Amino acid sequence: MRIATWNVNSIRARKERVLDWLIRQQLPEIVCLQETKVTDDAFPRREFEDIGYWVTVCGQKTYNGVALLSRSEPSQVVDHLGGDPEDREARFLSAYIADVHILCLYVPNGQVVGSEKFAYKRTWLSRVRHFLDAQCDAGKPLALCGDLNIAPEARDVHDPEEWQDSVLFHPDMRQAFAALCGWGLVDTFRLHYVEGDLYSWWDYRQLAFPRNKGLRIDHILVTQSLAERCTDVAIDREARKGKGASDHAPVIAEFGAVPE
DNA sequence: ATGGTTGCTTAGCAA
Repeated sequence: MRIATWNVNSIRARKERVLDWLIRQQLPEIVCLQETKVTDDAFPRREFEDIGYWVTVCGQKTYNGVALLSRSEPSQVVDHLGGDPEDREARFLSAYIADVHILCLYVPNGQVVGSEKFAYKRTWLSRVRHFLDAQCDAGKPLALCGDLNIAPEARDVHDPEEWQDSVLFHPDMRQAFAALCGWGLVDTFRLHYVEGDLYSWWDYRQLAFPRNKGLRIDHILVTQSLAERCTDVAIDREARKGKGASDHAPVIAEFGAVPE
């Protein structure tokens, strides 16, 4: 079983690229998408259904938006995080696919440290932790995937000094990431790589990608029972190349069969 | 050097 996550930066602008990638990857079982930037009625669901996916969406006009593609039918779909009835931003999906509880997250960027958006990011992340505590079972297979907009460690940032005051690498956010891990999640990427210079996002500007000035902010975090089955993880830099790419690369993790 | 790029929507915001 493979689980992928990809901030596509508009599903309508990226549709052909995403379809090509899914086919080239031979249709991963579960795919979490972020920043779809489209209302549910305008999501190009047919194209993904045609290649064999169930399509679950939680979108809004212009901003945000998440989607879950799955090779089998999802159940118990939840499309809001809870904890704030006023909050209508489309950033969250929870569902069960086969035996796995999947969470697809688009964590707020936070814009500038100290801003209102930064406070929202902090609150939103604490609501995620509450959702885990109240609605999830750390003893069962669960994968929390998405653009978490946090680089957890210095080795996840091309220039930690330059980024130390940014919302993506701020100590409070790294602490919030640690709080998610403290609930019982493991960063699958770090099961397979210890080195730095491996990133999932590069700014569109200033030739950041060819210079590899990136950050690792897209993650697949799993509970212990899945971590034990995680045989491989990859960030597909190829998908970031060329004209018409998202500013994020997809991350894909592979899991072996359930042990007898 | 305070820039630059992309997408949505149409001049300004968000990332």
